Amino acid sequence: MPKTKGERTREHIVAASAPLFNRQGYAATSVADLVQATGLERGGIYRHFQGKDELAAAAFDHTLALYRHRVRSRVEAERGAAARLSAFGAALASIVQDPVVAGGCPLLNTAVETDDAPGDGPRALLLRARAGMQQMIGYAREIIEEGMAAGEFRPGLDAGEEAEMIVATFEGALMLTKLYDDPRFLATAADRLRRQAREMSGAGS
Amino acid sequence: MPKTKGERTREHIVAASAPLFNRQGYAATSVADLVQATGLERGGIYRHFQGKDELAAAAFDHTLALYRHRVRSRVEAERGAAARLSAFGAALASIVQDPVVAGGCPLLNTAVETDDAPGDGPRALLLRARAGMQQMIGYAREIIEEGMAAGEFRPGLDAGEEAEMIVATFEGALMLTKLYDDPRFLATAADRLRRQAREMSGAGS
Amino acid sequence: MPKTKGERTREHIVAASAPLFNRQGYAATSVADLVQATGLERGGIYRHFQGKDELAAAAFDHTLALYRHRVRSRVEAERGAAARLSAFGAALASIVQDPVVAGGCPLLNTAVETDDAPGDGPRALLLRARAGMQQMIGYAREIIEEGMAAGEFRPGLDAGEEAEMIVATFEGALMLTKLYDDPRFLATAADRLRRQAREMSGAGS
Amino acid sequence: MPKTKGERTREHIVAASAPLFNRQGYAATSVADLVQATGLERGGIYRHFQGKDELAAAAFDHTLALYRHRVRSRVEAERGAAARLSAFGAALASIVQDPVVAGGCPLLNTAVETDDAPGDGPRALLLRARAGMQQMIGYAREIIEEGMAAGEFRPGLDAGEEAEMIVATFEGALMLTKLYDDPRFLATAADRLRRQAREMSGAGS
DNA sequence: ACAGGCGGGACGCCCCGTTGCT
DNA sequence: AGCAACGGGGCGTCCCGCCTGT
Repeated sequence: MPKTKGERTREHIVAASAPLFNRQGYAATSVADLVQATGLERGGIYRHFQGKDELAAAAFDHTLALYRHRVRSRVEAERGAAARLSAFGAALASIVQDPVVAGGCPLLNTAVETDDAPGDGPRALLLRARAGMQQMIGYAREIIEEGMAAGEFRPGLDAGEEAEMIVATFEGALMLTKLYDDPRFLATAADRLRRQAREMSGAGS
Repeated sequence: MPKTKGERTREHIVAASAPLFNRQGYAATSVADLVQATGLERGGIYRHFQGKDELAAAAFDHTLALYRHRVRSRVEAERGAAARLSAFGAALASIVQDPVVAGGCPLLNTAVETDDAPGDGPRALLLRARAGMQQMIGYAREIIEEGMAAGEFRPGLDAGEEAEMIVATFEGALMLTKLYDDPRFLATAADRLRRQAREMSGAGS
Repeated sequence: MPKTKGERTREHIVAASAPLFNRQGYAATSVADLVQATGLERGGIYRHFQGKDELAAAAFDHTLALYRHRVRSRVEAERGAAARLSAFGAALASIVQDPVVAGGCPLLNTAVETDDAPGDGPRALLLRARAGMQQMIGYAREIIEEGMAAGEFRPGLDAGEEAEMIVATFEGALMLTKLYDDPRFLATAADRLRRQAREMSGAGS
Repeated sequence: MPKTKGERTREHIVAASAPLFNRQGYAATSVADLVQATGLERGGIYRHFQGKDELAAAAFDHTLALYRHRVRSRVEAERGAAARLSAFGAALASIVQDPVVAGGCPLLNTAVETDDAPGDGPRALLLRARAGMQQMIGYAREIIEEGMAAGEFRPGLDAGEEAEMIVATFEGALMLTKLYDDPRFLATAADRLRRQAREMSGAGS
């Protein structure tokens, strides 16, 4: 059963909107911008989405899905917890030089924009960002836990806390990288995670 | 020499505006919000500032100065590099529970909002954020370098890189703390910095 | 050879649409109006006409043909140029009180709507209105010329100019009649034409 | 007391809108057209007018006032009823070649568009057109009545009816002129009115 | 011939940042 | 310094004409 025309149009709108929302933020992206980016007119857009809120949520989901796929595919190409954890960091670092969607990490962008914003639209995005971040941290934790279960990582690590701090460091490094337009910060974070993964393995032997 | 009435009004406007800009962001704060927060009328505000851009810049400077003072005063109350570095982290962690200005770290907020925004106002804020971040990282680097010079920290540390990653982790942890409205992340980051400072001292001996 | 079902449906659509277009104008008549008036659905209409333009043209032709038949049949019932010219005026005057198609004279309506309108649809209607008006004026001119040829009207009349001014007066009177919703103006025009026809006959003798 | 900025802007909007409404009609003129014609944005226009209806009414009044001034000034330059009546016709004929506002006679255009249109906006325009037409016919009647009172025109004329038919003929001639883009019809109408005025004077002697 | 989906685009409300007047 | 007026422009609703699947 092929996709209907409407479904394809809807996906086109989402794909074209995602970079705008991710770069400029929810509030700063006007539906006039979306009109230009999609090639459709207002009526064409509003047929597929109830309003900017709904479209922003779909665009966020789209960006996050691509982002997640980037990370998962790189991690799953590796064997061994240390290699996988390194790949996790390398994948996060890659999204500035080789972005899945322009504008960097949607979790960072959305969290900072919506944490103090009023209204239903921002609130819905905040909840999505929470869930997405949960997955991201949880994925890192799983890698560490599997490494511990396999005896590759030394026992006694607080996998959850390690995962949280790894993600925090990468998000902060991404912020610095974008602030200075200098990829050095993300590269350093990735290097350090590689070293840390080695330490988590080797220190026990 | 006493301040003129005009100067005091200007400072009042800045102080009242700063939390709004820091919480809601530059674009999302309307001059109607500022009217309400200051108690003045539009004309009163525009007498002191050419426009929203100029006021936003002044508010950013104000917030950053308070923030810097918070960090410096806590660090300078301590003796010894490890204690000072721990105090640096504790100071950063304190700004959520005991904020200098509502809304968290102005560097994070401003960097994320303005990194992809067009226009002169956002651009001016971005430059200010870069300079402010430079100072923040530089301050951490100085603490580490002084610790190395004093023989308290082991030699061979890359003080600049350490400083960058410390700041990155705290900014990321601040983001998580705001995303989940849970201070745990910042507390963890502060704990780990304390441990790291100890390792930088003792590990060599 | 009987008409096919499709032909009869097409004629039904035209007949039902004609009053709408003639009353409301080309642009102001929506397809939804036509759906309601015909009892058919959108798809049913579009099977018989490529688009609104084509249907509007057919409706114009339909209205004009009925209009022309009204005039011709009344004129041809009379003998003598004066009587025929009077009948011509009376026929024009009759279309408000006893309309062939609701909305008055399609030539007036269409000419005024389309004379400054852009686009292919309006343009096509304008050309049709020109041709229809040509016939109308030409018909009046023929009556006068035949009266002159028969010696009933005095020689030397500029039949073309007379015809043009007669038609102009009736169209203007029709406009006034519709503006004020008062048939007086058309009645006056018809009276005067009757008198004028008498003068054209008798004044020369 | 000088005009305020707002008053001047309002007049600018009206002056720029009037030709659009007069040429294209009320319904066919979009506020996007008005945005382009005025150089203002939607918000700027809607500050000065409650809606398109109100602006259309103001534009109609503007066009009609210019039109009336054209006729009055030409008539009042003449002495004697015959000369004035001729000038009245010449003024009406002039508005195609030397238009006061593009699009021809607002009374004709408005009457034809609004006579069968639903809604409050068209209705308000219709009422304005009625009042304007009343004035136009009344003005012609006054010229004739003054000619009779002065003994210049033969007594016994039905001034009201003469005025109505004169105006009807000119409106019809204007329609033909625009339909064929040929000024001949209006020129003929003006010629004939000149001759008629002479007959009304001389016939009695 | 139907039914409804599709994309176009006009409209007007509302609030924004700014600029005169007092 | 107060206050209203100004022009900019975002947003969402509505309905339009058309097309597609059956």
